[in-house]
Order: sequence, then C-alpha cells, then structure tokens
Amino acid sequence: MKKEEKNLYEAKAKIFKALAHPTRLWIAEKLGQGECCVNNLVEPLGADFSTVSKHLSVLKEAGVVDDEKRGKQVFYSLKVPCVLGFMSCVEDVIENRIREQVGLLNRRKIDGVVKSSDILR
Amino acid sequence: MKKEEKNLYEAKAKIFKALAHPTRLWIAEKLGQGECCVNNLVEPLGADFSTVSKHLSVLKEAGVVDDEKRGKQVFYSLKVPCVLGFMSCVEDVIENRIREQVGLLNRRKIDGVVKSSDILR
DNA sequence: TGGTTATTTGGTTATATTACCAAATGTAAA
DNA sequence: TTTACATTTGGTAATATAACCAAATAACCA
Repeated sequence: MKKEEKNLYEAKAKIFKALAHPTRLWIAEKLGQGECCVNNLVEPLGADFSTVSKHLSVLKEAGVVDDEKRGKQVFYSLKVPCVLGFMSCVEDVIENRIREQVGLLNRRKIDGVVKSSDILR
Repeated sequence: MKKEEKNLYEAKAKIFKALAHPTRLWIAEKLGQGECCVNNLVEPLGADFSTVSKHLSVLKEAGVVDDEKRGKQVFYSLKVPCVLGFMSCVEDVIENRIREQVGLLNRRKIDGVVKSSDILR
C-alpha cells in the first residue's frame, strides 16, 4: 500500500473504530432517535460519566456525532444517519454466523436448547 | 444495558472491529473484486505473511470473509458484500471532516496549499 | 520418501484501548 | 460570590491489538 492510499484507509478505519465498541454502537443507535445529553446516556448504560464522555469524544472526533452546549448540558446528536443503515448488514452477518453454528450443532447431532447468548460471541 | 442487550451490541461491535483496521479494510475492498489467495494479498500490502494471515482470520472469525482451500492455496472471498455499501457513508463522513477543517482554516485566514494528507487524520 | 511452496500458529515486544477515580472546568441559580 | 450541577480532563492499571520472527502444518511434486 502506498503512503497516500494508506492515509485514506486509515481515515476510513477511524470511522469503523469509532463504532467498534458496544457502548459507542449503543450510543449511535440511541442518538439516531434524537439528540441526547450525556446525563441521559449515563444511566441506561450503567457506566461512569467520564467513561461515557470519553466514548462520546471518540465518536465526535471521528465525525460521527455532533455536540452542542446549551446551558449546563451538552447535547449530542447523530451527524451521519447513514451509519444506521449499515446495521441491517451487520445483523445479516450475525444471523449467518448463528445459522452456521446451529448447522454445525445439528450435524454433530447434538440436540438441546440453543440460546442466542451462547452463539453470538 | 442489560446482559442480553450487551451481548447483541458486542456481537455487532465485533463486525465493526473486524473492519476497523486499514489493512483489513483494504482486504475487504480487494475481495469485493473477487476471491484472492493470501499470497496475492501479501505483496501489495507489503506486510509479513503471518500478519496478513492473522488479519484474514480476524475477518473470517467475524463472518465477513470466507475461505476455501484449493490445492496448496487458500482462497478468501467477501462473504457479505453489503459491507462495501457502507463505504460511501464512510467517505461522506471523511468529506465532512475535510470540509469542516478547510472551513476552520479559512476562518482563521490562513491561506496555503491544503494537502489531503494533512487533514485526513 | 524428501523437498518445495503456501499458509497458519506460537512467542515476544510495543503500542492502544478501556475503565474507573479524582480533580478541573464551565454554567447557572441562590 | 458561593453553591450545585453537568461534563471533561488527567492519571493509572488492566486488557487487547498488532507486528515481526521462527517454527509448525499441509498439499503437492520429484
């Protein structure tokens, strides 16, 4: 890879990286429903303020979200709604994986209840 | 986030994580043009065989690519072409970022040649 | 069988990411 | 101006990633 091409792929990777964390993915989807201040994200996530704040700054730095200070609060919003459009593709990948693993189990003639929590990872 | 919800977001994040590396992103796009064996990826990337092989296994583990051994070679292919569809969105994000930074520069009345390599990161 | 090619695996080291706590900042209300 | 609230920043420790080298495996050919 040439240097210039590498720069481009690093820039692209940065967007993926920003979304490559369960908490940040959750935040992105939440913001897809409308803007939200940090406080209102902290509680449902069950994480520290500072942790959530840092996740938000990663998303902001990547250009995925926007922030706006109004009064004492900072309101974050999803800047690029198209990221949500990718989720159905991601869910397809996950479904495929589950299907394959269920297939494997069946081929091995192991019967039993298969919980999604067993397969997703 | 409840445990089950967390599992789902971790599964989604895994897909993003798999693509969140310049090399792996490059590989995904390359495979979008057709299957390819490891050997043919190593040279243009300029990385070690083992490095490329490990990147491929991350992509495979995430369900993004498929592998098939034929003779001495292993052919990798893009299993989920929809990931490529997301790239235009990613490029939008990058373009926005560039536009904003150029805007910043102009507002600061700093003139000069702005190279994409300066801004992309 | 023994050698050659293609790829993967294991080990190691360097770097990056994440979470939490404590302290700092900024804003508004008393 | 003091106080309280909302958020960010800095520090630190634990864990995860990434790159390379060396060695192992696997498939084919002589």
